[in-house]
Amino acid sequence: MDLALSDTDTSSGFSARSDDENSRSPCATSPVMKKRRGRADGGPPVKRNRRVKANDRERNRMHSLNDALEILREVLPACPEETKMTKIETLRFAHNYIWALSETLRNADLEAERSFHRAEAPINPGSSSEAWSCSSSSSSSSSSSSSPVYCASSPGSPENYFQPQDAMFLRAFVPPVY
DNA sequence: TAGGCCATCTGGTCCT
DNA sequence: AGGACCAGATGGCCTA
Repeated sequence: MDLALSDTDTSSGFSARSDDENSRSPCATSPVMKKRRGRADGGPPVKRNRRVKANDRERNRMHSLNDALEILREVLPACPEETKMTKIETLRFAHNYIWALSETLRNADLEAERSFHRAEAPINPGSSSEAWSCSSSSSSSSSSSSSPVYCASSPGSPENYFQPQDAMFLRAFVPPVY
């Protein structure tokens, strides 16, 4: 236990520590000082010790959160660029991806149903797998439930989570890779 | 240089 | 009492 407690210097005033976490966090490229707040003396030793342990737990908690986010990134369709999705992009994209997959399933069901009745009714051309087709703007009308990945305007659709300014916006046009 | 993203610290709150 | 969770604050890094 207390693996990071060795860095109790964390608590010692303004010395921003960090060899430890900076080395493990990909973003922190150099071991520079992180911010420090609160009493410089750290307060009463007992409280201080508790704080240090709480900090350590919080750090681990955030690390595990980031790990989960990383696993999520790996599950999502690969993107051509090597740029790493930001956290918010990852979440939005995941939301869209799930939405699009369920839309694909729904369309497949509809298609199956149509082909079942095909003997009696004329064929209705087009219409399948539109969830992944990103025709520029008309797509909002393609399905009743809502719009494809990038489309704006439809209740319950991902547009609330998916902002065009995100780099993810472009990735949403890429069909899923299995 | 401003803005975005991120890691960390911190104190508060809730739960066991 | 102590841990988990959360949100605010702070400062570093990177890019346009």
